[in-house]
Amino acid sequence: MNKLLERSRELFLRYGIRNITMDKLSADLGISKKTLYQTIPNKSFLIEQIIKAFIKEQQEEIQLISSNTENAVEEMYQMTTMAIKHIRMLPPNLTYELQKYYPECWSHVEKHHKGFLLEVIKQNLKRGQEEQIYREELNIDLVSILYASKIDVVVKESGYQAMGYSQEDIFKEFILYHLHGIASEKGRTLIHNYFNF
Amino acid sequence: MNKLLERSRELFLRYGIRNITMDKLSADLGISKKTLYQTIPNKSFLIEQIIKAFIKEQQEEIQLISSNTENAVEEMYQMTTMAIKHIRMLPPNLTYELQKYYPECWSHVEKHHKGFLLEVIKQNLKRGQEEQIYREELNIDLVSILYASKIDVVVKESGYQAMGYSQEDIFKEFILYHLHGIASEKGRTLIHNYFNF
DNA sequence: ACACTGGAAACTCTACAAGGTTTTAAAGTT
DNA sequence: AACTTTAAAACCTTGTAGAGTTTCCAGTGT
Repeated sequence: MNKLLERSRELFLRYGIRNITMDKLSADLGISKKTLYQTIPNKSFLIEQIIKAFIKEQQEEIQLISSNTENAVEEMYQMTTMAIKHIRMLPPNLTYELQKYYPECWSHVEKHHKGFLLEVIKQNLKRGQEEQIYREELNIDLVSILYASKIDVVVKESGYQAMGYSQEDIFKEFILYHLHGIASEKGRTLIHNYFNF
Repeated sequence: MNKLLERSRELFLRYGIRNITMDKLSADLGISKKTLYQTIPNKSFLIEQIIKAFIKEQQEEIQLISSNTENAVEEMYQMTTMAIKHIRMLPPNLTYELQKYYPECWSHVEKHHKGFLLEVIKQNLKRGQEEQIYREELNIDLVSILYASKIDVVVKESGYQAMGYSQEDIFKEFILYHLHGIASEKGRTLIHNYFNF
């Protein structure tokens, strides 16, 4: 079962969900389709499990970053690095297929982005204010909502033209823009320390 | 028509061939399907054109490299760099889809690899021998065939497990292995100059 | 000899996309 | 204003691929 999740994730990532049929998957795993369907009820379920595991991993990683960083800007930097890593992992054809053929799963991912990540950003804003590296006047709730509303432009690519910029470029630009928007004088110098891409 | 080729290539690369339906394509281009089908007879034809253009670009790039390098090892190095760039461009889901749904096109690509690239390798071997940086005893025809037979292991990934190595890793390893296999003493030092990945 | 397990392969059924066709609507043209 | 052209948008048909199921069979244990 664990092996199944791991391997199928790998294959889906590499070749896309549609391209990996249940026949292929079972063949690859060296088991029959029958046995495969004794382990899981259907394909969607499998996808769901993979997504859930994926999200969980991200959450754990985020928790780890929160507790192991010196200040809010570094936290944000680490988060960005992590996020880029994750974006790299999810090729656009996959996100497309998820949206189209497994919308329930996709909404799960979106909920994750909107919910958990929103919370993370809020925490980061609070932390930054306490450390006096973010502007003290800023309204945490408002800014975090603005942030969250923009993040899925980055993820979704809003249509699919992006004028030749990679998702990664967009994300970097976005995060720097965000940080400059919220940093105090003291914070700005920190930004340059961490983000010299 | 040119616009069509460019844009569809882009979309196919990003989302996979199967995911971009003719409806979507025409919608994206802002034309009707009818008009689209006045420009091209069918989808396969479109794919073919894209592949042909793609191969042509590669050929031109190769010609350029041949004439603008100082010695055979540098030529090989440049070629490798180029090849990696091209490999990066073709995600595995695409090559998979080509093999499965457009085998004629794929065989075209294979012919390119086996034919034109074989020729290029031969030239490179000859050049290297003349420059005395490849071992003079080696049998050009034989080695080039061996090379060609291995290259599609790299491209095809022979099944699709590869023990966690990326296509790129495999390719680098392969090319270094190849070069060490054919270099003379003098050549070996050159290899280290160029390939310090 | 008989049950149990899981593999291979055949089978069903549905959904989706390719490739056309028809309808609508807007632009030029006389 | 009536007429023609053109293309977009909606609709239709057909083939096919793949999810999920079932059948049959071989190996293993009792």
